[in-house]
Amino acid sequence: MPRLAISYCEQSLRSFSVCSSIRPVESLNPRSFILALVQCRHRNEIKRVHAYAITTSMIRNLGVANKLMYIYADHKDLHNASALFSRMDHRDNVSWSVMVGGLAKTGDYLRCLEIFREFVRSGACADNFTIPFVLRVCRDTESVRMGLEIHHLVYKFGLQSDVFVAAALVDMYVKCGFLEDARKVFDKMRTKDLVSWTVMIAGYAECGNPGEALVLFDRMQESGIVPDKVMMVTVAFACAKLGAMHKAKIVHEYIGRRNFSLNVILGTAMIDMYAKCGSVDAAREIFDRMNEKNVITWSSMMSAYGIHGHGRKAIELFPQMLESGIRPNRITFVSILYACSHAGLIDEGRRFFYSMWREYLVEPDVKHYTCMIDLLGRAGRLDEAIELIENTPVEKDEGFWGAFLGACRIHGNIQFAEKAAKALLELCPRNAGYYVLLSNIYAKFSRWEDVAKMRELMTSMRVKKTPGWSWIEINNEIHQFRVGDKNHPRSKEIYEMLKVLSEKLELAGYVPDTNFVLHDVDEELKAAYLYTHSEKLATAYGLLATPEGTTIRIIKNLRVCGDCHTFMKLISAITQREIVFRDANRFHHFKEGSCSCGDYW
DNA sequence: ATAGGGTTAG
Repeated sequence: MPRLAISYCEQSLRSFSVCSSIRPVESLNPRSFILALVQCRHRNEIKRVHAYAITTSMIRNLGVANKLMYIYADHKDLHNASALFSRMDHRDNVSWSVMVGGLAKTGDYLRCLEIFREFVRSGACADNFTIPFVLRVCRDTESVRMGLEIHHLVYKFGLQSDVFVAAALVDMYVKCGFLEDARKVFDKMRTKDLVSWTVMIAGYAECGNPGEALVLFDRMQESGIVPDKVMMVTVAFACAKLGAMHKAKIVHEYIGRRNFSLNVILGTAMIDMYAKCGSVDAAREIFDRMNEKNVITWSSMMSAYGIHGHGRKAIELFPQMLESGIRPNRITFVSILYACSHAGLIDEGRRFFYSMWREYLVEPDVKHYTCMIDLLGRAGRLDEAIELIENTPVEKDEGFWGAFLGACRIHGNIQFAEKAAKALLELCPRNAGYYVLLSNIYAKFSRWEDVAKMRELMTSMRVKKTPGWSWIEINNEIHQFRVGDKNHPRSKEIYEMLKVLSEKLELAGYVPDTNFVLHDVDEELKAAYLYTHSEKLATAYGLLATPEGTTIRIIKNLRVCGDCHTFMKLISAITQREIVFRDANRFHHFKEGSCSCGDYW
């Protein structure tokens, strides 16, 4: 042994006997080694124990070697874990599992799969540990093939009824976006457990069906399973997606009843939940009650203010965050620029944009540029926006051009609108939204031939408009509406209500803004079509089904239509109701005839 | 030796 190594070992021995619980040395056995390893806090300590295990030959004990590998991996020291693994002359399933799991956790997917393949090829039986570990490698659409292969292995080794294996399979399909396959595995599980419910519910919430997520959550509780904190984070996430304020309050109550402490993740999820359900004040209350806040917590709160149009409050948080020792990241700046943009705070936004890189070393990416285009565009500084476009060093994506197109639309600049729209249609010819936007712009200028051309183009490209949906939560039930919807049991009353309202509004001088109707039909028909927009149906139903004076909360999956926006402002005045409306972009608080967005969205 | 959780432009 080289001298250096010997002296290292001696040194290790000395310091080891001082710092570890193993003494006297005579009592050395695998168990005391494992105990010492569990207590290691730093990599150096692990190395010392490692060296000691070598000098005492304890390393030959499989239990000790495996534990050592596990501890290295746990400290993200895959280098030493691998070195140890490759030197082992005898390995069992634990050794392989630890290696596979460690590589998967640190994101070294290629090595992970390599080791796993070697393991299977050696003729060993995969078990309920190796499978969940290796499944971590499959977490996006591209890797689902690998996931399927592993799923076959699960059958081959007869592991399909193991709870851990099944839960990992459900999770794998969810993460790859194959919700139906996830559900199939989930439904086959005989013992279900909390984790598999959580991944399934999270899957629905993530993939655009938060309503189903909440249904599943109720069913889980009916089956007698008691939710834990992680589950409540997932449910809060689903409530946020759905904007279901009533459910949100139930979640909050439940968390209180169970005395769940507001850790940083649960607290942040609740901030986001309340903000997206329409109450920025409730979000702030949670924020103030949290002891531990990290950069995600602060960014969430800024974003909460942003979507509600309180740009200044978002900005106020920034120095407070710095003072508490938290550094901003990319997302913090997206949140704050978004807040500036939606509140018309041009100078402030510009200042953040220029300081983010210089002062905080956060390099602006395309999202930050998009916020700036949006900010300048909304403020009518199209020329400045155009200049920025020319000097944007990052690759422009659809969101970027989308923001610019929106700006052109607001200011009626048809030349640049066409330029932006063409870039968009080239970039994403399958997205119906951009055809519709350009079409709306043509409609605004009464260029009906071009409107028709767009419609033809959409037909020939086989793109369909994303159907608009609005929904409202009444008595813990979600009521959904589409344009012209007549499926609601109280449909008749809803249309009567709309008729009464429209007469009142027209008396007050309201003229339907038919620019927002795509079709080239005569004015009266266009107006009639406008009256059946989903957000108007939901508003009318809200007025019918809730007590006078209460706030109406409505959500739409797309952006609010301009005419509906005017409509709701007036409704808030003549009915003395507050309407909190969430569209795909932000919140609109309608009160006494005006909107918190300042008609600026 | 096992799994599940929060923020982001248009």
